[in-house]
Amino acid sequence: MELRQIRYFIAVAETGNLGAAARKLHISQPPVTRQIHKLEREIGGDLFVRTPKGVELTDAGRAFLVEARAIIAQTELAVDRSRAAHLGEIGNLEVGFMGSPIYSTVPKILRYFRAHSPKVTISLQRMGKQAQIDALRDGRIHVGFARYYPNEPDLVFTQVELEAPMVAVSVDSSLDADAVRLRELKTEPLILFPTADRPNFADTVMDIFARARVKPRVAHTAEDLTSALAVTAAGLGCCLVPATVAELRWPGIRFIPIANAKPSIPVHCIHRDDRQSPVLDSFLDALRHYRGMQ
Amino acid sequence: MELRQIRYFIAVAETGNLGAAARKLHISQPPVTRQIHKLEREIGGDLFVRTPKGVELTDAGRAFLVEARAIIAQTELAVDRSRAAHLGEIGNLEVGFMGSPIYSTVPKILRYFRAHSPKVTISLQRMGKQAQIDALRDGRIHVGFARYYPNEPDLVFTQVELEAPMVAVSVDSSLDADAVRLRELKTEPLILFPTADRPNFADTVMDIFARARVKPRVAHTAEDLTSALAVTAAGLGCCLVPATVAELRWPGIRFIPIANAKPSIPVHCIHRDDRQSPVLDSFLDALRHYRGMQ
DNA sequence: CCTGTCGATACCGATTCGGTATAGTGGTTT
DNA sequence: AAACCACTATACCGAATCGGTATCGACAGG
Repeated sequence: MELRQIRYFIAVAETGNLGAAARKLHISQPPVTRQIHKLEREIGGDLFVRTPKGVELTDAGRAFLVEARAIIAQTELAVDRSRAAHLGEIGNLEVGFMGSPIYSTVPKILRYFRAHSPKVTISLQRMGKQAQIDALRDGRIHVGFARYYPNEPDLVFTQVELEAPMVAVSVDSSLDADAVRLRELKTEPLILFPTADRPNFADTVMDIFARARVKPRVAHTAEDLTSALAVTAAGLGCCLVPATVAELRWPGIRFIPIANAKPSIPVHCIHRDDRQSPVLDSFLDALRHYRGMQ
Repeated sequence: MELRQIRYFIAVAETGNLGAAARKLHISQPPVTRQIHKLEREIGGDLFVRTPKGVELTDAGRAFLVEARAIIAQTELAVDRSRAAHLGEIGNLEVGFMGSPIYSTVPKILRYFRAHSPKVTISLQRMGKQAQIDALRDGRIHVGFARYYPNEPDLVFTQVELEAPMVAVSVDSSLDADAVRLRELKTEPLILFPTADRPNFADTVMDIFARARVKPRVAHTAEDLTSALAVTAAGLGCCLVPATVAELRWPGIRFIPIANAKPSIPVHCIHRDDRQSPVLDSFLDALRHYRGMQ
C-alpha cells in the first residue's frame, strides 16, 4: 500500500466520482481508477460500488475511509512533530548540576527557557563535575551547571552569572547587619566549602581574601553549602556565599553584604559543541537572551 | 511522502545501518539512501547523523520514528478493519420490527447473531411494514421483522418462525388451564388485533377459526398486542396469541394451549437481495444456521 | 433512438524505482 | 604511515510505475 492510493481513495470517497476526484487531484481520471483498483486488490474486496452516476462507498469502504483519514492525519502529525523536534521546540532537555547554583541561578535560567520553549520537558539530576563531563560525552545530559570546570577539548563552557560574595553569619552574630569589610572578618572563624572537585568555590573564597590582602582564620571545612550553613547557624563561625544564595531564607542565618565587593563568583554552563541537539541549541539560544538581559 | 519511505526509515532506524536495512528489505543499499534523503528533504531536516560505522537518529529522527511506527500500525489496522467490514464481522446492523415478534423471536435471533458476530453493533427501531420497505430501499435498515409482508419485486422475505396459537384469558376465567378446544371459544367474546397493516395477525386468527369451522364472536378490536392483553386482563374477553408471547409474564393474563393446534402463525424477515452489505450477509448466514437448529 | 456522463481499458512518453559500479570518508590494522 | 575495512553517497542503466490521451462499454434521460 502507498499513501498515494490512500489520498486518491479519500478524494474519490469525498467526491463520489472518479472524474471529480481526478480534477481535485490535478490529474486525469484513469490513474485514479488504477490506484483505486490496486487498493481494492490489496484489501481483498471492493471499496466502492460503481453506479452509472459515480461510485458509492461499500461498508468496507466506509470502514476504510475512517482509517484512511487517520493515516493522513498521522502523517501530517509526524512531519509537524519532527519539524518541531528539529527546531528544538519539543523534546527533552537533560540537565546536570552541582552545588549552590541549583538554589537560584539554575531555576531562573530554566524558567526563562521554559517560557521560550514550553513544550520541552526538563530533567534535572545532581552530579559532580566529572560525572557531568562523562554524561555529556555519552549524551546522557545536554548541559551541565557548576561554578568551575576544567578545560576539555570537545566541550565548551560559558559563564552565565557572576555574583558578589556575601557573608553568612549566625543570627546571634555581633557583626553589623548592613555591611562588613573583609578586614573585619580577619578574627572571625571561617568555614570553607566545598571540599571536593577542585578548582572550586573554596579556592575563590581564598582568592577573594588574598586580593584584599586579608589572611582569614580557617576554622572548619564543610562538604557543601548546606553543611557549611548548618555549622554557621550553630555559631561556629562565618562563611562567604554567592549573593544568590542570600535570596533564600535559611533558618538561623543572616546574610551581610561585603563593602566594595566586586562580583567575582561565576556560574558556568558546559555543553558539547557539535550542534547535534536542537533542544540544546534552543536552550543555548534562550541562554544568550537571558545573559543579554542581565 | 510515501509509505515506502516510512518503511525504509523504520528499517534504517532499527538497524542503525543503511546496508543492513537494505538487506532486511531485500533490496540494495542505494535505493535506501535515496528514499531517506527524499524523506529528509520533505521534513526539512536530517533524521540521521552519518557516522563512519552507520547512522544514528537525530532528535527529529527519534520523534519521527515514534510517528512512523504509528503510521504503519494505522495502515495495518486500516486493512484489518476494512477486511473485517468486508466479511461482515464489524459494522452496524440496522433492524426494523413491528408487532409481537419483538417479545421473543427477534431477541432470540439477534442473540444468536451476536454470538456469531460479536463486534457488530445492532440498532433496533420500531416501524410499520411500509416504513420498513421504504427504509430497506433507502438503506436506512438492513433487515425488517414482522409477521406478514406484501410481495415486493426488489425485496425478499423468508419465514423465520412458525408458531402455534394459544389462548390468552383473564386469570379469573373459568376455562380449563391445561388445554381448550377452539370450539369451546365459540361463546367467548373474542378480541381481534391488530387493526392496521393488513394482511396481519387478525386475518390469521380468523383463518384459524375458519379452518376449525368455528365462527367466533368478535367482541372487540385492539390496536396491538399490548392493548389486546390489557382488554383481556380486564375480563372483557379472550384473544389468540402466538405461542412465544406466552413465554413472557403478563399481569392478569393466563395462557392456555389449544388442543391439536398446528403451528400456523409465521414470523417473516425481509431484506434486500443485492448482497451490498456484508453485515447483512453475515446476519442472513446466522439466520440460516438458526433456522437449521429449530 | 440518440446523447451525455460515468468508469474501464489500451497504449504511449515521462518519471521513478531498484540494481551495479564506484567514489568518498573515517577508523582500524599492520 | 600505508593499507585495509565498513559504511554512505553518487552516477548511470534497465525495469517498473505513473500520468496522459484516446477510446470503449454501460447506463440514464431526453
